[in-house]
Amino acid sequence: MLEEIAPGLLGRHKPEEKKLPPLPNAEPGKVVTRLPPEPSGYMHIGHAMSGILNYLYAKMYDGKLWLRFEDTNPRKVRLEYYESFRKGYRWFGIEWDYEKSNSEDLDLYYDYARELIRMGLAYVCSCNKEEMSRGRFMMVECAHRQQPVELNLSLWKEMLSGDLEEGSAVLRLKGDMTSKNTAMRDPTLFRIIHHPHPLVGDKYTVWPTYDIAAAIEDAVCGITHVLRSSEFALRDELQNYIRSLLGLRSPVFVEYSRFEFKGTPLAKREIRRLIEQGIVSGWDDPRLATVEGIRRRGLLPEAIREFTVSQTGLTYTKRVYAWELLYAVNRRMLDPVARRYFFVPDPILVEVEGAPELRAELPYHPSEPLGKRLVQTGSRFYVPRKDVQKLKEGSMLRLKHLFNVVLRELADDLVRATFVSREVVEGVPIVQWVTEDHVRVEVLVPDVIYLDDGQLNPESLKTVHGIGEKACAEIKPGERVQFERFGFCIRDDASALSFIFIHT
RNA sequence: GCCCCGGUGGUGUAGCCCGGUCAAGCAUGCGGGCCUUUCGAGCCCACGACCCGAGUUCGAAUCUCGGCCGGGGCACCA
Repeated sequence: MLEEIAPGLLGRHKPEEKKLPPLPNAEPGKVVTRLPPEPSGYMHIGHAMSGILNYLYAKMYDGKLWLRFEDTNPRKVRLEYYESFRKGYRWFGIEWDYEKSNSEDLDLYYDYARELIRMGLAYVCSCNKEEMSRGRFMMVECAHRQQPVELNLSLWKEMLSGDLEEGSAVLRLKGDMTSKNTAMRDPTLFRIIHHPHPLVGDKYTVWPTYDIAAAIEDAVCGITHVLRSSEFALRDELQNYIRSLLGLRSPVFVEYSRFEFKGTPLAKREIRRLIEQGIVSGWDDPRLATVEGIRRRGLLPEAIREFTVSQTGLTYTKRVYAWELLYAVNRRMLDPVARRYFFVPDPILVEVEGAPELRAELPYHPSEPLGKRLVQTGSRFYVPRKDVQKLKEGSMLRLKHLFNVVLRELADDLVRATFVSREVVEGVPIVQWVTEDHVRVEVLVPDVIYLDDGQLNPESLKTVHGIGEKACAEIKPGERVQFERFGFCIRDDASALSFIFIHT
């Protein structure tokens, strides 16, 4: 997979695993980690980086990796997202050993629930939401907590029957209503949801909450190390407690802070809003940090991997990454494999008097053996207007790989020049050029969506129109190239010659 | 409001657990130079940080306390 996308890169950038700090209590061959996506939205770079960490640690310790869909809220989960995550993980070169969905295990959860009720550790509560949250806030138990086991068992049965309305009853854990950790204050374990699930349909109406499902699954899957972001920190105590009641083993938790990329939203709701408002085109908009977005944007999965390992610590501080840090890694990987092409933005015609007609051989790369193309030249060339505007009449200019000319006449639409010499003359500015045999090219230039002050960036997506040498037409969709003196770009669309600017 | 957790150059990190070897390493960025038939790459040089205060100590980025700032949590979401 990776070899296909970025041939030759793997060998050169192997040491990534070595740079990860050691995992606590990790025994080689016995480590089991997991990818726990909720299939309720498109995968983004945060899922990816977390997945990379889990994958690399499993690999580093010669362990195993689970892909486990946390799909216990049928109202949020949608079928298309399962595959979106599988595809996304694969794109990053993450291979997992086992796969399951929590929704497969409802009967198992029910068994454990009955067990908890029997032991007098859980009760059916029919308080409404406000009462429950008030009770939690005030640290007071409600009357249902004192119900006898027999009653709880029959109420639980009633819940499972499917006859109860949503919100009328939940199963709660007897935790500690006076705990400082609010998650411990008799949390809800199961609730009633009358909504079809994309995988199991209408079979179940009683669904576990995150904590009970994760507590059981992490144990059942034999997870030894949970690497996750810190918003779950308060759940550790709860999940461990549940497992201790059930006689299950708990994993080691390694938590790190959440992060974001500067000026780029990651939250599902926010992205959805931007799409609805027409500010971005969709989930694959190149300005977004969704997997589809960064793929279109031309960022290499290998670069994200290396970035994750090298620029990411297991820190607790909130991080705001500058995109430049990622670009630097990406550029380093792209530079040796990206062919160079001539693209002239905002072109101006140059007529060169006395120009020799040449069949020029232009190398696709200044130092790597990436081949060359032949270009037949005459006396008419197009060069970037901006480069010519910097010059005065009488100054010299070199058409890269061809010859030097001297500018005679600078008009708005035409530059008249005269051929001077073939050999390189030091100090003469060099520009890229295209002949009359060229193709129209447009380049989308993405930038951050939000400015530093939080306002929308009015120039978050610019379009640069220009012309490219004929060979540009052969660039395959998804291929990354460098337009010389312009920047690295990726061919976006199969039908038009449309590119997306990656970085300089 | 309450409860957790953090604060190292512009940015991301290493170091902090086990105080000295840290007048703080790396990457990126910015500035300058070299090289290069790209404003890319490469090479070299330079710039730039331990949130504040008190305490412990011969000695604190590292330990303690207080403050300030930031993040997270307080769901029948995950």
